[in-house]
Amino acid sequence: MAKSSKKDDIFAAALTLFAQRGFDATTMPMIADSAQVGAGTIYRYFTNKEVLLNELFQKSIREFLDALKQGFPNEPIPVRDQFHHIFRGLFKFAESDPDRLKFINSTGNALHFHDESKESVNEFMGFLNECIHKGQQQGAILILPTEALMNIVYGAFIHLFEHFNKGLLEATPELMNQLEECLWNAIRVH
Amino acid sequence: MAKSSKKDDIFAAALTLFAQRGFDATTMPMIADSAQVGAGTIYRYFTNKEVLLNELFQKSIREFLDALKQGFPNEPIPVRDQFHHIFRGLFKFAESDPDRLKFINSTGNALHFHDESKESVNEFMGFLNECIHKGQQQGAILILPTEALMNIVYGAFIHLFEHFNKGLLEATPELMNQLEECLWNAIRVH
Amino acid sequence: MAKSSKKDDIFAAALTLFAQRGFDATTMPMIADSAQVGAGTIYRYFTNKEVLLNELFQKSIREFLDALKQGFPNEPIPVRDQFHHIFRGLFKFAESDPDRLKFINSTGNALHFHDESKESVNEFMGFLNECIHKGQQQGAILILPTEALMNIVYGAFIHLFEHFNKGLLEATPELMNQLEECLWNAIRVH
Amino acid sequence: MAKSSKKDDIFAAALTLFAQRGFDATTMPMIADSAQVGAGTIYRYFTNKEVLLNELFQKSIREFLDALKQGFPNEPIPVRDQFHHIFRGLFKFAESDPDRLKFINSTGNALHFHDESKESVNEFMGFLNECIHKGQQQGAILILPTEALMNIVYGAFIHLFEHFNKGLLEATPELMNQLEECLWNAIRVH
DNA sequence: AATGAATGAGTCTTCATTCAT
DNA sequence: GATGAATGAAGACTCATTCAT
Repeated sequence: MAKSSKKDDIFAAALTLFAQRGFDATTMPMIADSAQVGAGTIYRYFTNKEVLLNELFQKSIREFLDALKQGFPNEPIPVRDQFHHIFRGLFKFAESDPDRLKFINSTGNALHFHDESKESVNEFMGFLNECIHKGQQQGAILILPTEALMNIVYGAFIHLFEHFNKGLLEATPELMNQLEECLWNAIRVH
Repeated sequence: MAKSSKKDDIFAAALTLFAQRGFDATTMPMIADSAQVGAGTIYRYFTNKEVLLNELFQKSIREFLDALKQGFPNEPIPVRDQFHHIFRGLFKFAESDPDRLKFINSTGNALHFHDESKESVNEFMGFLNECIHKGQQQGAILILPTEALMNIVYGAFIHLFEHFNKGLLEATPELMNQLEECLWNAIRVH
Repeated sequence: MAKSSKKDDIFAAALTLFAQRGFDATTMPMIADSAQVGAGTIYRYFTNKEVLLNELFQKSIREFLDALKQGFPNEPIPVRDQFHHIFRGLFKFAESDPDRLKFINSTGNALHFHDESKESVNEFMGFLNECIHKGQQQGAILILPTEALMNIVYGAFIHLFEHFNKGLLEATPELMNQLEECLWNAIRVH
Repeated sequence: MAKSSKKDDIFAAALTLFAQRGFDATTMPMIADSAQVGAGTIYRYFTNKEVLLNELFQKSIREFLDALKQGFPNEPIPVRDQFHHIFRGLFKFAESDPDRLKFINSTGNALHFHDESKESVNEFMGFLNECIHKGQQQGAILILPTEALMNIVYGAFIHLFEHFNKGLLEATPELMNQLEECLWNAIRVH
């Protein structure tokens, strides 16, 4: 039904290629081929390659943030449950399209980021920081710089998922429960 | 005395540029300029750009491993002390040259890795896995796949250090102690 | 109408330059300028410079062979008349585009020949050998290795034509008749 | 005894490489390696690569001419005997070092020739022309432009010898006699 | 709107030549 | 005199971008 628009095709193709090859090693013709459009067509939707990267990044991280906020309880719930919610949210998003997570976390892209992309990173990180901050206020999470705690959880998660994604380890429900507990133990008050 | 050889100058220049710009966005003239050598000189020491990347990577990760093993007690010591040793080793190495750690963990490079480089990654990860495995045998570390635990610690550390490196947070001795405790809590038996 | 295609323009420019300067002394920008196309355009039609050389060579020698076979009588005619036919064919081809003959006989190219090009040389020489062989069977041509006789005629012709081409001698009809007779005398039975 | 001087070593190495690879495809380091001297040493004897080429060419063609004139009877002998002398001289020279003949006749070199080299070619060709001219005066050789006849003989010979040199045909004494006769028939008065 | 042939600026890499030892 | 490490100018080739169709 939903006829995929050319623009979406380009987004999808670019996402996969940027994730797997990086920005510089991905050529516009590659994207065009993969998206089944002419090379010139990309320029009807994006001013240039860098703009494509930035729009794609902002879209992706926005979707990431939406996915995390999705069904996030506004009402106060135990911090541990919030953490559960976020951890599963991260995982569900990562599973839904591993390339999207990989793309978002590709360090090589930062060189080409416009201010707006940097801002969207801040917004994303701000959300995670805020969650941690609330947990701290409730006395459940250690009183350490929120960004430090956030990077522990996020950094650990990214590396873990990359490992799963390579097929080196299977993300069974049981293992996921255990890993969630590990990360919770890292930041909770003992 | 310590006449820095051209090859070392090239290594140093390439390390910084690869770390900060990535492989593809770094041009050979950039490296030559930064190393204060002619562009052609690089090719006296390295067959091509990719070989330079791989030699640099293998050298860097070998130094990393050496730094971690450096003074690593052969005799059985409490696992917690081993963990302390490794965590401090990671940090000391990272501090000694932040670009070196960033370069080693640049995801974008993998596309250009030769088998030998992949092997050196395995060797490095193997060491960390082994440490975790010993801790498990002593009953101090959770019985989960060692690679999962390793990625938690390593991934968290990398992201943490990157944050420090950006100057967003200061790595005070006290904070480092606390973060070390966090990561230990993530993997220890409770 | 006869819109000369870019590929043909490139072929024509490369032919002249390769003939007059040789493969190595001809740069791709030279070819591009001469063909009035962008340097990158050449690569849309030819994988690289060597492929351009080989395609051009095979095309040229095929045209040469076609020119010689053109109107070549299938029915048995006197060997002397066959010789006449070939000699004039050589000359007509050479005259039609002196660079083409020079290019075909540039010794320097052989270093860069692919197997297919070597094969096309064999095919061409095979035709000339066959002609000589038939003449031998009819008792008109000396019983010597055909390749030796062929090299006499062909080598003499190439040097002769090169001399004409330099403008050092004019190829009058009368002279051509006489030279044809000379070469015939070289290989005929006396 | 005759300690080969560096200069001679360089000449010898360059001769082989220029003959087999051509001027442009031969690098100075190649020549240096082959001559077992340092790359810089070449420049002590030759201003640059082109000068090396020209000096080598002039030396080679002078040797060629000397070889042909060597023992050439000043006194009037039958033209046929003169022809025999020259034909054998060509062959002996070619056999003594096939690369030398190949080098002399490499068409690709002409692009880099200085006037002096062109002059030495003229001198060489002049000698052959003169021989033919004398034969014409004696009524033994056809009255055609001497350069045409010369190119027939010389061009045929070069191609023949190249064929021998490739090992495609063996230059037996008998065959040589026959080929000499062929070429003589090409230019003699019948 | 869509295409893809064409472009040329920019990259990697080679190699003639220099010069400090 | 001899060397070979060092240089940088020049060439092959790629690819982001344009534009005629």
